[in-house]
Amino acid sequence: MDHQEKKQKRWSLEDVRQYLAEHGLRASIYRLKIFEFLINERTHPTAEEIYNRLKKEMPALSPATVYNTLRLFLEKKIIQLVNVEKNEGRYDATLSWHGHLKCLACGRVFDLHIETLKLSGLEGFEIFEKHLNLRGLCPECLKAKKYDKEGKHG
Amino acid sequence: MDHQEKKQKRWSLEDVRQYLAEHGLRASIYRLKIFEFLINERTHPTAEEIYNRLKKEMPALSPATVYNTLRLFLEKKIIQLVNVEKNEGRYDATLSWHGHLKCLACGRVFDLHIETLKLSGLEGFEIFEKHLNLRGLCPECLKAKKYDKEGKHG
DNA sequence: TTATTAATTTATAACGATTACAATATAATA
DNA sequence: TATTATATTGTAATCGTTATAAATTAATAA
Repeated sequence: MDHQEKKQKRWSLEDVRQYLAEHGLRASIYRLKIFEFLINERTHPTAEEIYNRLKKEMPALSPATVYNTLRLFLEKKIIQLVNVEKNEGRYDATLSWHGHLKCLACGRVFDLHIETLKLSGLEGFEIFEKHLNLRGLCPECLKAKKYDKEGKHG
Repeated sequence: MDHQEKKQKRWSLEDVRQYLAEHGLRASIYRLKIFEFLINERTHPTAEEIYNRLKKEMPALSPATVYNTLRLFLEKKIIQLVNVEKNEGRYDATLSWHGHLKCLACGRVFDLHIETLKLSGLEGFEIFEKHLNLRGLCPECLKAKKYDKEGKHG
């Protein structure tokens, strides 16, 4: 089984409620739903994608709330920013060490298992975050020849 | 000697002119100077930093030219985008495989030597670009205690 | 050299993602 | 229930960047 397809336990809203509480956050319905979407769907959505998805079931939701909530989650360090495309913030609630690969044809962002990473020359530095971002084509799009490599640079 | 201090050959303007020509680019003075700045100074500057630096010797330079030229260099794949901070494009004319570390106190971006990187689960994917971005503190700022770790998230 | 054409640069407007702000609504506490 | 704090909203503002059209400069042809 490919790691991308690996099943992870699905979080219930109650799980999310507890997790937010543990991090000192009150669990409003928007916070619950936004975090639940991130942790269960794992599609690394943009703020806009989260907004479009959640307003279907909660029409009163405002884009500002999505942005505010994501910023709050980042500050509390319960989600991470995925910076694999310029001017396109994506968000990931899985904090374990892994990389990201964006398919330049379909736009999807895949999780990536990192076997080993060895750096040198970092004596005296302190590291808070490590991000490994790849860009290329997923097998589907590669087969469908959906992309012209000589096209625009992201 | 630390890798950050390693000396690289300095490019003359004539070197740059030839390099641009090899990549099908006419060598205007702005293109020469922008590329020369990137390749010789290796500070991974933003467009604004390039503009501020070069307008000192070339007062007619416009920000639009800097943006246009950087975009052109990216399209021709003679520079790479360094995406270590959201909403802050930085540029690097060194294309050999290396990582970047941004010091969150002084804002400088350091080059990083990568000994090994082993990934798995990429069967069927095609990879165009790999980016390794770290965030933390450089030795100088660490010693000077210039940063409050509980501060804002980038 | 001059005329013509193409490429580059400029100033400015427009853009898209995000943040700031002030007003309103909701929730917690007294 | 009254009071206070927190969360959410709609909208304006901001920031980095891109688009556009005019002006400048360079290359080529006459």
